Amino acid sequence: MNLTEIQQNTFKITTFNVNSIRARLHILKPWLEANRVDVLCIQETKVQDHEFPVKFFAELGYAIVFRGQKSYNGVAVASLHPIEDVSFGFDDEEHTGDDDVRLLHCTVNGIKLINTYVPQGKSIDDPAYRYKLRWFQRLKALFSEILGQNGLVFWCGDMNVAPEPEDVHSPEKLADHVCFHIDVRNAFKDTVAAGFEDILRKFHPEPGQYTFFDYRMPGSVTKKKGWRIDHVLANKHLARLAIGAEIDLGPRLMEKPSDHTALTAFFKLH
DNA sequence: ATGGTCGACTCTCGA
Repeated sequence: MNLTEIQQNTFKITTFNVNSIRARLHILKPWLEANRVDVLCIQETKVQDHEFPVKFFAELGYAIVFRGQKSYNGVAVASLHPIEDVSFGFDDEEHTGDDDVRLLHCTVNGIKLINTYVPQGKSIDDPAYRYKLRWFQRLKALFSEILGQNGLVFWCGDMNVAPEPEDVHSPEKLADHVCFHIDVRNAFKDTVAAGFEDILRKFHPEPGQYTFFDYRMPGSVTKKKGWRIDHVLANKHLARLAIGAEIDLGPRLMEKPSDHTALTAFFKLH
């Protein structure tokens, strides 16, 4: 199937960690005009709600929901279709305000969408890493409720986990990194096993499918020193309708780039 | 070799 065929009559959902939404409008504008994806899931908006660029999305024809805070974290979903049943964070006993700016749950066109910015974890001996591992268990509990139903479920975002050795540029060197350590890989995979399929891997089994290139590594993109830490996943009912997935390096190559790329899943809904 | 560069916001943190 060629790209033109894929782009016609398909439902497109993209995940993109912007690393400050206000600093990326020069990227989002041409990208949304060119791609017109149905849903854009955004992480690291780094903006308080009263300062969120609502008008920017309205002018592009997108509905928008969001929750953020100053400097850190923040999630948003933009959509060409109405966004329904919006909620933030976990509804569990461990609930904190931090969850609310990391997890956005909503429904678009009958598809349940979960957009997550998973805690990074700092270092494997830091309490933040334990918190990260716990976060995946809490997600699993959330999914056990949702996935018991018969509908379409999509989970995407910056998971801060490269699940397999082929998902990082230097697996031996990165064994103790919080985004590749064996415990976090297992925690992520355990949550995925609750009932999700990795849509990028379904169509791209080859190595080197990186979604993130560190600013601090000079020439990381051209040297292919990346990580696959952003993911698009679907439950079995929705995965059956998937027809492709693509990483767009464009946003990583533009002036004042984000350190993440835009990752899109394509579906033929009917 | 244990760096490097961003963004927000304060002189530092988080990634």
